[in-house]
Order: sequence, then C-alpha cells, then structure tokens
Amino acid sequence: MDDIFKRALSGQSLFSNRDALSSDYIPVRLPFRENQIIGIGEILSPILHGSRPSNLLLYGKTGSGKTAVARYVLRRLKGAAAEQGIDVNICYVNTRFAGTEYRVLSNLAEALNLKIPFTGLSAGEAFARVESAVDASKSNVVMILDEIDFLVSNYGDDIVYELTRVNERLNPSRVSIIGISNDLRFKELLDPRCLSSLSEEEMVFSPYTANELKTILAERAAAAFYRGAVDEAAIGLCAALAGSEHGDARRAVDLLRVSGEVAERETAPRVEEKHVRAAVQRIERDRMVEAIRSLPLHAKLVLLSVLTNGVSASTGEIYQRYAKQCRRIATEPLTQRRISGLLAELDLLGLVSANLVSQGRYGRTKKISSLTPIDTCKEILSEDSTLGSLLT
DNA sequence: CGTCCACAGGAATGACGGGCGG
DNA sequence: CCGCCCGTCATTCCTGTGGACG
Repeated sequence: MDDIFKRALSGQSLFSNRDALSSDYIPVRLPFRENQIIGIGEILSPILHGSRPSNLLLYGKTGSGKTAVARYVLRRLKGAAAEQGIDVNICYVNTRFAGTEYRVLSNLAEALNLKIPFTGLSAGEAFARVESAVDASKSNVVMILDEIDFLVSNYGDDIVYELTRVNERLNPSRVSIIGISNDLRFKELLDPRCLSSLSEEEMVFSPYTANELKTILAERAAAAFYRGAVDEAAIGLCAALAGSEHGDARRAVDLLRVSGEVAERETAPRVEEKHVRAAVQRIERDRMVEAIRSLPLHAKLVLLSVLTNGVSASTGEIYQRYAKQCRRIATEPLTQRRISGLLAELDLLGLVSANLVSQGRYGRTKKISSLTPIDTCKEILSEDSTLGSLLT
C-alpha cells in the first residue's frame, strides 16, 4: 500500500489529469464539429439580444459529439450573455438516466435550484412547479433533453409538448428546448403538433471516422497523460476499435482511460497496445459483472437456469428449470409471462441471447442461450447468499 | 391449404412502499 | 393521521403468429 502511495507521490503516475478522460468532461476544443458549433451558436444567438431562439433537435449516433457540442456552446453562450448582463439558465437532463417522466421534471427543477421531492407529487404538480420556477427566474432558460427518444418512446410526448407551450404563458421568462436523439427515426414517434414546435431547427451529427477519432484521442491524451506516457500505436488502436463500431468517441475515450489504468496498475512506464487489448476485456467484464450484480433475485434465478441448460433452450424449458430452482430455495416462482419479460431484459443487457424461432407444428418460442462465460457468471451469482445452495 | 402448437408480447389491473399537503 | 398520488414489480387476460403437419 505504501508503495502505491509513494509511486503516486513521486510522479510515477501516468495520468496528469485523469478527469480529461471522464465522461462529462467538455474539452476546450471539439475538432471536426466546427460547423455544428457555429450552427448552434447562430441558432441560439437571439438570446443575446433578448428574443427567444428556435427550439432545436440534434440527431446522431452515440458518441458523435452531440452532447458535448451542445454543452460547449451553451457554456460559451452563458459567458457571452453574462457580459451583456443577460441571465441564462441551462438545464441539462439525460432522460434515460433520469428514467421516468417524473424524474426528468425533478431534474429540471433541480437545475433551476428548486427542490422537488423525489416521489410523492403528481406529474402535473411537478410540471407546474417547474413552470413557476422558470417564471420566477425571469431569465432565458435553455433545457437540454438528452436521449429524448427514450423519454418519448416510453412515456409519450406530453412533457415535450407542454414544455414547448410554456412560452405562451410566461413573461418575461423564455424557454427553449434542445432535444438530443440517438435514434434517427425519432421524428416518427412524435405527434406532428409537437414535432413542428420542437424541430424548428435540426442538425445531424455524422459519426466520426477512425482518423478523426485518432485526432480527438491524441488531443485528449495530451491533456490527460504526462508527456510520452502513451504510445502512439495505443491511441491508434483505441481509435480503430471504437471506429470499427460506428465512430463512438465516448467509447474511444473510455477505452483510453481504462487502458491507462491498466498500464498504471502494472506500473508500466507507458500505455501500449497490449494495455488497450487488456482494457477491452476489462470493460466487457466489468459491464457484465455490474449487470449481473444489480439483477433482482428472480432475474438471477432465470440467468442461472439459462446457464445450467447447456447450449440453448426454449422459454418453456427455462421456465421449468427456473421453477424447480425456486422450489429448492423455497421461493414462490413468478408466472411464465413475467419470466418471458425477464428473459427479454437479460437479452437487452447482453447477458443472454434470445432468438425467436418458429418450429411450425411445434409452436413458436425463443431459443435462449448464454452469452457469458459460465464460470465468471456463477462466481458472481454465488455472491448472492440466497443462491448459494444452487451452485454447489 | 387450413390447423394448431407454444409461445410472444400488449393492456389492464393490483399490491406495495414511499411521500405529499392539509 | 388521512386521502391521494407516485413508480415498480408482478399477475391476469388477451390477441397474434410462422410454419410443419395432416
């Protein structure tokens, strides 16, 4: 332990500023997004002479810089407005992290320095409070609704619609909305009345190319690591791995950070390609471990049933097995309908693969097979004391 | 060419633990 | 303390369906 601290103190650490690789870091420069930055700046600039800017919709796949660009421009705008004595409030909410309609509202309220109990109010009441907070602020409020496609596809467009209409009732406060969507077909989900007011302006973010990723990573690396602490080949590999997916910059940056941590832990003098490869494994494993750990009991039981069932099995077979496991630990099994739902969730988490197959005369079912290494999986499941006796 | 299997997956509903304002 | 509303998880009931079998 002393050694670790000593090394950290004596400057053996590879990171000079690890935060530069964290997910909510907004870099000083956003290469390859100049056009979007200027475009959004122009769209929002009416704020500076006291009128309401158009609402705006940003499209693009994950890690294409939408969020970073939006936050970057708003930060600059806020600064410029402050010089003019204009008050700008920025509310950023990631609707998927927020989870529910209600929590989106509560996050918006929080950004306006309004405390809303995390449960207990009706959605209407919560909305009214947000609105009155906006009113009371007597300022320009810009709301960024990140991953807005999640909100709309799960909870409908009521909130979005109401938010776009708030301006009709408020004076002098003004609300403008920046919606950010990962789903390019998002517009189809939206009611036309809502669409026209939300997407007064639109902007598409195309994925970064592998070369662009490389430049971006090099800049981040320069900010985050000491000089010479990262091999250029390692950066190239990070970029290539993330680029082969769809140019996801967030993934690339995460990968680089974890690579750095791996290298640091083995006290390597610099980050090399092998550390990147190890990082890929670690990220995947961590994701899996975390996913399994946070599973509720019955989902774990279902997962266990899938694991112990050889290559692949139908929903019905899994259910039989699951019910048996339940009896062994004296737990009331859930219904098959529910298990079907849990299997779908496990599929979504990537812990299990479920494929719909039709066997004609012999019905239609999902063929379920495990995607996770059985041993690691059991190891994590065995942390749950209620499952202990099932794992021998 | 229709039947009918073995489920998928939507909708409505309810139990539960929690917090609200009065 | 009450009546109300919340989100979450689960149940019940339901309609839908691809294709081998007859």
